[in-house]
Amino acid sequence: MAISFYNTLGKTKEPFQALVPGQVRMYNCGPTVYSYAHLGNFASFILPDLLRRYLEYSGLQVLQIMNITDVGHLTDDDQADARGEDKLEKKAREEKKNPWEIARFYEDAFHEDRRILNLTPAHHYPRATEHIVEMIEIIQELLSKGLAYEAGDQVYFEIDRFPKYGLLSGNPVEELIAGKRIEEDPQKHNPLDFCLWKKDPWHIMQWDSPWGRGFPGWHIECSAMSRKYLGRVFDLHTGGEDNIFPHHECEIAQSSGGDDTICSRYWLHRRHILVDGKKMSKSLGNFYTIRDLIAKGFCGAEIRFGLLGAHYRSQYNFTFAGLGAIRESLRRLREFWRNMDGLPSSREDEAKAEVQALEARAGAADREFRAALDDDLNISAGLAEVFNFVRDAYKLAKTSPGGRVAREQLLSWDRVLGVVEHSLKPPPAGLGPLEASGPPLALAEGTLLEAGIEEWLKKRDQARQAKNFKEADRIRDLLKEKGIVIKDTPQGTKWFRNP
RNA sequence: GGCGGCAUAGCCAAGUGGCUAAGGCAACGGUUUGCAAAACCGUCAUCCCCGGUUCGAAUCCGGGUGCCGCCUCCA
Repeated sequence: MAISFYNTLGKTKEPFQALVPGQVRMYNCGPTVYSYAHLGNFASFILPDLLRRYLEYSGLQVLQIMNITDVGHLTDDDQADARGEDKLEKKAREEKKNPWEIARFYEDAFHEDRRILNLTPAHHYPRATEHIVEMIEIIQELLSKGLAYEAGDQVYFEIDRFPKYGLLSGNPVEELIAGKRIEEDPQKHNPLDFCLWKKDPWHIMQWDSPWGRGFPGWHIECSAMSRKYLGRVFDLHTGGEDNIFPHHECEIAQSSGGDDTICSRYWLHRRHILVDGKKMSKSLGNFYTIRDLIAKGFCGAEIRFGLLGAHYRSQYNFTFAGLGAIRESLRRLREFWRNMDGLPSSREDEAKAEVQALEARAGAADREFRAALDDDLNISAGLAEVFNFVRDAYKLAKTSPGGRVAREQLLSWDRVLGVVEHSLKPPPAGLGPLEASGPPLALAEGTLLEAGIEEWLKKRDQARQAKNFKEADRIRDLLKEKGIVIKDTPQGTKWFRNP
């Protein structure tokens, strides 16, 4: 079965072939660290996470690089030009810190949120500010090849030297020029030429360069870092759909180095999400950070499942009602996990037929699961197979050996989904104030038993034996008030911190 | 103005020419349970509208209507 992805470059679904068979090199546009990353940011970061997990599930090796943009893009960038105020500078002024402190603080926050959402860590998170030298090298190369020129206080890329400009976004160059959005700039050879370096000795973050002290243009960092860690041509590049133009268009142009080579063979873009049916944006102020949702009582696994369960090319409409439905469906998987563990024990040889039936069903379901994900990460179809398996496994598994097979299959899929185990684990340590607000996370069975609960259960059991159900129900209600939910099963009474 | 996406049950959502239109949430009836919980069985859509192509269309083509995105900082 071939894996295929929808390639923005070409606007069609294409079979995926790694340049080096079995080894995938992937670059992801990461966060700009001048504030807490919001739900939309993580929607786009979960795309590379799913890609990484699924490619590895398919037996491929993945080298993943996600950049950290810690040099301020400008608040008022105009057609890839360098104007306006630096975002980090603005934030630094607001918080009365220097921009480096701001960047490190929000970079740390990004990693905390990333862990809450159980995103697989990339192999490197290179920072833009630590690759200024590499950026300067590329600009020099472009200048020496006549693909860039110095004019006034800026170095520009000359887009007339790159015929493929506009290929990724589908924007005809003439149309872009005809648009009124480009301000006339007599310094430029072509209105679409974009900034590679800006001389500005007053800028708050500045570096030496052959063109004077200043700062880099806002596309060059990705060219520099992808080339350094992945080489001139690599396999996958991801980002939000807003990156298509101008960011990735410019990146392709400047990375080409004078020939027609396009730095990444596949470009995958995450469609923007909506919140309550409206565009989520900072200017509208209707955005949620991960922290906001945690504070409202949702856990990382639920948020993750919501973002993951929506296909990356569809417009996911985030609502709290929807997240509630996600919570319930995740509960079903979690219950399955628990119920398969609580089956009556049996010897392996006695349960041979049951085990074989489950293995057969699991094998078939996994083939369907893979077929679905192979098709441009069709997660909805993949999840349908997971739930179909859950339903059938409930019918087939009667004893512990069968339950073990069912759990193993769910666990296997969870390597891709990353939600079941994650929702059973207590929150990771070291998260500061976030730790306190991570419900509903289950207690691992058999651990963290609070003093008294076992006694109450014993008491309730005695009451039930004596058919004193009034007393038994009273104890159940009492525990429920404390957030402990009880289930009577043929294997005895079980309790959970959350259902 | 240029480029692009979407419209499937109460809600979310897969399916792009042909088996009974996946799956999840919610709801309802039943089995089970001391009662619950969980589980199980069952019920719940002909696919925005009009026209066309075809033996056959949710799926292709044309025309409507509605919603949304990019082209400007934004994932």
